[in-house]
Amino acid sequence: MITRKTVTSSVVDVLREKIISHEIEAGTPLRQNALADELNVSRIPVREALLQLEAEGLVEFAPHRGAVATRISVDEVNELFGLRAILECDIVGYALARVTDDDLEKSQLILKEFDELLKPGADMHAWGALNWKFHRSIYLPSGRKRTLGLIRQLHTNCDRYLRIQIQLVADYSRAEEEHHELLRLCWARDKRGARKLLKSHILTTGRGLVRAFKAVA
Amino acid sequence: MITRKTVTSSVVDVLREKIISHEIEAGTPLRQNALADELNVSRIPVREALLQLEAEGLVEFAPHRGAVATRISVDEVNELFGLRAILECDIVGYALARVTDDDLEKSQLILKEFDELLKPGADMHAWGALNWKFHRSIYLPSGRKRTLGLIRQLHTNCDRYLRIQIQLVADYSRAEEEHHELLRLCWARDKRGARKLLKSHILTTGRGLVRAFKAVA
DNA sequence: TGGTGGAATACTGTATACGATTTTAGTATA
DNA sequence: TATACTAAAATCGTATACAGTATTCCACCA
Repeated sequence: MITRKTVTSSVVDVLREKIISHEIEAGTPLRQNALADELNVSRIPVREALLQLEAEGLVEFAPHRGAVATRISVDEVNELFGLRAILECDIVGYALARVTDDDLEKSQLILKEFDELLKPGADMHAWGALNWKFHRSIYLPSGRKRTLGLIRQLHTNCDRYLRIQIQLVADYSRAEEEHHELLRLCWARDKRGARKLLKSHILTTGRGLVRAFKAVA
Repeated sequence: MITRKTVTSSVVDVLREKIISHEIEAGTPLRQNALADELNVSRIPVREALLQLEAEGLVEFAPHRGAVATRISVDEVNELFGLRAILECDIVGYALARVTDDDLEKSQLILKEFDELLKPGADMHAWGALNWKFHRSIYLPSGRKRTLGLIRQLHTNCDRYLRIQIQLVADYSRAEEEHHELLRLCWARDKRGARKLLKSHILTTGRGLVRAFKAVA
């Protein structure tokens, strides 16, 4: 199935990536004309893209003053990871009640991709996307679309700040190990264990990020 | 402080109200031209409004096929109220840790407005908005903006379905009593009690709605 | 010097216009 | 009759153009 891409959706992807990767720094005003010229499109798709990114929490609009890449506080980082912990622990319970072996095979394959990524010399650029892909694959069997949507948003927002911190192989490999452990618990349909691991998996990462944040400031 | 309203934001408000009130029924395709003519604006603000409503979960876009007012399933209603219970129970804990007497006075005033509303002959139209205003006032002291944003979205989505069910004075007055009780618990800074009440306050309503849904179908 | 008023500028918000895609209706053909 | 194809209509997506609002900068005055 071919998917027709509209210009707007391309612009959304480009801008999201630029913001998450900090090519566009937090606090930067996003001039519609400048972006339009840069991407060789008109201002309309740029505006629409900015609106979508506002919904994702990556930019903020002020009437007649345009959009700005959101600046986030330490408190908000805490909040984001707290929300992830709550929602992901909740959804994983529903997922385990319905998950099939086929589903788990798929998750397993994604972990294989991770292994590739962790080999020396690989760029960590794709890490966030792959991380989301794995978590998503675990939660998908729950069938809870709304929750999944919220979690997706939280992941994009978290990613943005993870990228400035995690350069340490230690962090990646810890996450990697925890992913394998999580999947094991899923095979065992161990709800309680999965929830417990997930909670610490998320909150530990969050705390690490907060520490890094405070160290800089 | 005067707030300048853009055309787009007005369109958002109008359309949201129409969808929540079921003047626009679920599943209805939303033709941009028709809406633009009806509201005497061009299609641009209509498109932008639809994008925002998509982010709120009230409409869905399909490329080159336009927007449709989302149709929701019983499962999704369950999910929405479940999410509300989780998130609102979480945030109320943080709120109680910081709430001042002044904050609580404000909430008290909102409950007064409720009393007015419940007098015979009042239109129940404003109920959903006021309900949100009260809940919001309770959570606001938490300072957790992100969580509050998510909860706000959930409320708009729930409202939409509450309106087709709650015509019974009994439901309103039960909610009203529970609001008073919740506020009492807040004055007492009783986190555990507040959480417990809130959970049943939300889930009971959700279950009632699901019953009504199933009765119709 | 410091502050006020007011054009000039830059940018956003909205309308109009055009091009692309999908849907619909009708016709021809098996 | 059913299906495949084609042309027309409807609708969406995007570019361009104009209008409205905020910001900047400079002259003017206390």
